[in-house]
Amino acid sequence: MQHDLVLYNTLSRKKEVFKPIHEGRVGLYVCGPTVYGDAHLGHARPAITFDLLFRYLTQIGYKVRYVRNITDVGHLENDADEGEDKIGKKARLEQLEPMEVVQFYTNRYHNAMEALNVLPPSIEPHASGHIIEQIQFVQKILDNGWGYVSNGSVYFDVEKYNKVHHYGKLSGRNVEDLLSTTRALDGQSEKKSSMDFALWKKASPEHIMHWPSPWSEGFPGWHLECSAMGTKYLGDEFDIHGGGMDLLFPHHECEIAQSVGALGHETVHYWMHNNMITINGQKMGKSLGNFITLEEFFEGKHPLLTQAFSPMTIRFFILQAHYRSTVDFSSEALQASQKGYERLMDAYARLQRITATDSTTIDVQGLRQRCFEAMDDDLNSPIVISHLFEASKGINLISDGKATINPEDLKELKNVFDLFIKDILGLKIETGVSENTGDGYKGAIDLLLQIRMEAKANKDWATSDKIRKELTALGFDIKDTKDGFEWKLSR
RNA sequence: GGUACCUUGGCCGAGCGGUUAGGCACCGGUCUGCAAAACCGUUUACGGCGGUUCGAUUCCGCCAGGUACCUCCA
Repeated sequence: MQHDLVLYNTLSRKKEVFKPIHEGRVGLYVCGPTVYGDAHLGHARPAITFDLLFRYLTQIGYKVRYVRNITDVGHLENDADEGEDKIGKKARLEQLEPMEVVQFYTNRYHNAMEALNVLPPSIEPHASGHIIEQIQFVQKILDNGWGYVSNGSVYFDVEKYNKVHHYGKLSGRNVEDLLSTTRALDGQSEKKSSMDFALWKKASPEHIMHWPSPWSEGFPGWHLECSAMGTKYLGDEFDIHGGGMDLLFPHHECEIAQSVGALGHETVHYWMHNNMITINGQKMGKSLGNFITLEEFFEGKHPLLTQAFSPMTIRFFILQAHYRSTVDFSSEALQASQKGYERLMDAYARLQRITATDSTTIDVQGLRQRCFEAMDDDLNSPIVISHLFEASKGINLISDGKATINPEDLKELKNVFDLFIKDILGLKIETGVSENTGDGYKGAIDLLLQIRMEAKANKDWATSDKIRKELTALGFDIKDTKDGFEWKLSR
């Protein structure tokens, strides 16, 4: 099947037809978390967005190398390149080795991602494991004359760079505006200009994470790791770099400058940015203190949550909005997503039970193509989902005996549902009973419900209702159908 | 202040120069011992004011409101 995948490139501010550098292969780099705290709903957005991209590229035949880093060093409390390292601060406060902090939150991040059915990347490099590469990267920038050493630290000379290149091309800024709007620092700055950013920072005596370098005992600047690790694993030029919109400036802008400074050319062909999740219309973020961790969602323990929400509900909620739109969180919105998700899953389960007849009276042909067209249009997952809901209506009609489907179309419908729901959208099928649950268990439930059917036939409502009531209390959803029953474990 | 973006019906959320998004909620109906589910039907839309156009929610301008980035943040 031929695909004209179109992706929105932040660099051009337009949708562009995706053309990989190497036929059939894609290099994808995404900014991962700084592991000094639990992942919150905001972290789920890029993870799921780029998981969708990763899955889709794979499904349409590309061999993808997906690199998502772990930032475990160099990310300072406040920029202006002052302040304490985030990991180091956490370690000091909790009296732990920095690497204990890193390991602890990395493990928790992985657990949350697994729950959300986010596939692990091909490579997950740590900044702390690539100090040498980063030092080499700084050296190249210095050799090419785009950086300067000041007091043991190394800074990128933005003004000099901007005389030849456009610093701000990605985020649509220019240096003059930046200069006029950046607040003046207290005179003692080591930097020539407030716009300059750190490539290497000399460690202060109380700083616990530091490494030797040609310039000082210190640590790498935050922006450096992505440039160093991205090019190490994906090459001096690669296809796609993704991340949250809030990283556009300065982080990704600095990455471009660093790449050009070190390599003489840009590295990334397509820049993709997911939008933010908002809460009461305001960005959910650590600094605003209005974030809710993923664990709190899964367990329902947060004042703003009326109930727990399953990982798949969160995933579905995020996929119901386009990745470049903001999506506003509320308990009501999540409840709506949960019900919608259940509806889709119920249809999926019914699809497995449907029997074919000799003719088809619902619209099956074209579904696959419509879904692909939506995905090809800058990953329009909400449209894919709407098509799947349309198809679900047909499935329900068949299940009710109000429509029919022939064997060929049934096979096609099953294939399309599996492909898009499981493989591309990455939704786990939660029918309540996992596929490896023993047949004996299912048989026992079926037997109970058979007995209930017999009681009903005898108008023995007391027995019939007792069975339903007791099973419901155990967490089963019992539904009568026109010629029998269906059940699922709802929690 | 600079830059960019947004404003869709009760809620969430797509989309488009002229034809149904979809989900949730609500209401009515069918089905049902009851319930649930399912299905059918109905009702609320495109911030305001101008302009371009045969025709704009969709393009342009202005206004209002909001958000993001310009400090760490996915």
